Amino acid sequence: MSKIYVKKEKTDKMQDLIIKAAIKVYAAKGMHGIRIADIAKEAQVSYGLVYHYFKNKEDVLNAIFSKSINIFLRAIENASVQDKTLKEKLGSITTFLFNACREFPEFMYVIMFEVIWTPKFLETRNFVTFTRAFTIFEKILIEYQKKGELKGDINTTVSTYMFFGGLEMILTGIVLKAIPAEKHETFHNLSSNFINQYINGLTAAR
Amino acid sequence: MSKIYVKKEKTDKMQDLIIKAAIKVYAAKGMHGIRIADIAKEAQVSYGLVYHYFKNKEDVLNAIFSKSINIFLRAIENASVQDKTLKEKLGSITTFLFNACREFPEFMYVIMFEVIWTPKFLETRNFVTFTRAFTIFEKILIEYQKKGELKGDINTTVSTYMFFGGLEMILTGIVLKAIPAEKHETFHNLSSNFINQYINGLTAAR
DNA sequence: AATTATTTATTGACAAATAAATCAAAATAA
DNA sequence: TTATTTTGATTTATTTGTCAATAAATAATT
Repeated sequence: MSKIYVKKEKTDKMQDLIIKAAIKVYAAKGMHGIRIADIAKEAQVSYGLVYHYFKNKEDVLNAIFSKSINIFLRAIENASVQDKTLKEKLGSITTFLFNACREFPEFMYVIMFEVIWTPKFLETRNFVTFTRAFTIFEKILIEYQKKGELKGDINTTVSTYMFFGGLEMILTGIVLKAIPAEKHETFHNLSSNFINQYINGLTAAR
Repeated sequence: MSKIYVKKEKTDKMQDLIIKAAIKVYAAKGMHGIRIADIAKEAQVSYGLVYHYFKNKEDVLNAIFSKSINIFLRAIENASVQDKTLKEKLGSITTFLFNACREFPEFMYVIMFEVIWTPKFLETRNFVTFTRAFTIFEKILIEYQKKGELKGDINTTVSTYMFFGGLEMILTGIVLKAIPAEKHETFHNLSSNFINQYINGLTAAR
């Protein structure tokens, strides 16, 4: 292991530490209220150190965005490869996001509330990365539509937006405790309720 | 017309002027970037005048929120009274929001991106007002579920969140031009695609 | 109806507050 | 010994909120 490699590893580690803290602050105060001082405090690190690892505040925000998107993308890409049936594919995406929501609520909060549709975010190249998730998802639908498993008159774009929009709103409701879901069982139920309603609106009656 | 009434009318007019400008700025810069100086400029009014009509910045933001929510609520409450069938009710809510999106994009932008789920917003009593929309909607579903028009195993809470989440995401896509919808016809199609998929996922097969 | 007084609206410069970014010095690691 | 990391006080920048001065509108007085 070269010195340069070790150094990079250390740098990555610190950046990750700071980003994680930043995400917590972000979740608590939102895009508008986030302050470098808070991030430093949350990370138990001095104010100046944040500027050692990031050029400026903008740079920290971008890092938050990138990290969030990548996790999100990977889940969808995996699902599109591994599973066989449509229900399996959509089910595994749903399950992944439901679980993430339970295990890393602050993290999901940032993705859902802030990353997806903030104007700041949309300005950047990141938007392209994000819409990739939509495109991957829509491709799955189109594929199964060709196979005749979806009604022919389904507008796959509308369906794609309905999937992510609906899912986002439910997860949001859970994170905010507007939808009660403490128990593991409840979680599982909500997840399957969602996927059932979504699918049965898509698949042709037999 | 009493003097006091005229004065109030003038005050209301100015407040509305400023709020409208604030909404434009909000749509352009988001919650984080909004500045009193920008609002004053957009309203073509001096900096200090904003403070004559509003106590502080907070007060301006709250006014934006209230105005947005009320329009939103009225649409849903109206639909729940006027229309007969489930499809009619859901259809008129959908149509209203689609039209609003076309006619007052900045306004809808604020509702969709900022008002609904920003932490600032959630702290306030406004959240109660907003979830009222969800409750009214869910009552419609429950009513028709009792009549036997919905499958018995439908979770109406999940369905409610799916409705608003899906709709929000599609409208967002349109506003951001990720979904192309210049023509009136396209708009109408998207709207009916949405409602069809949503309903057919809800109603029992006959 | 004209004049004066009083209230209200409007302005923009300025002070106060807040937060970002810098930087020289200290601590630590190589 | 040298390079890198870490610190936090200081500086710089930005933005809120205040305020005294002016303009306009309304009311009172002659």
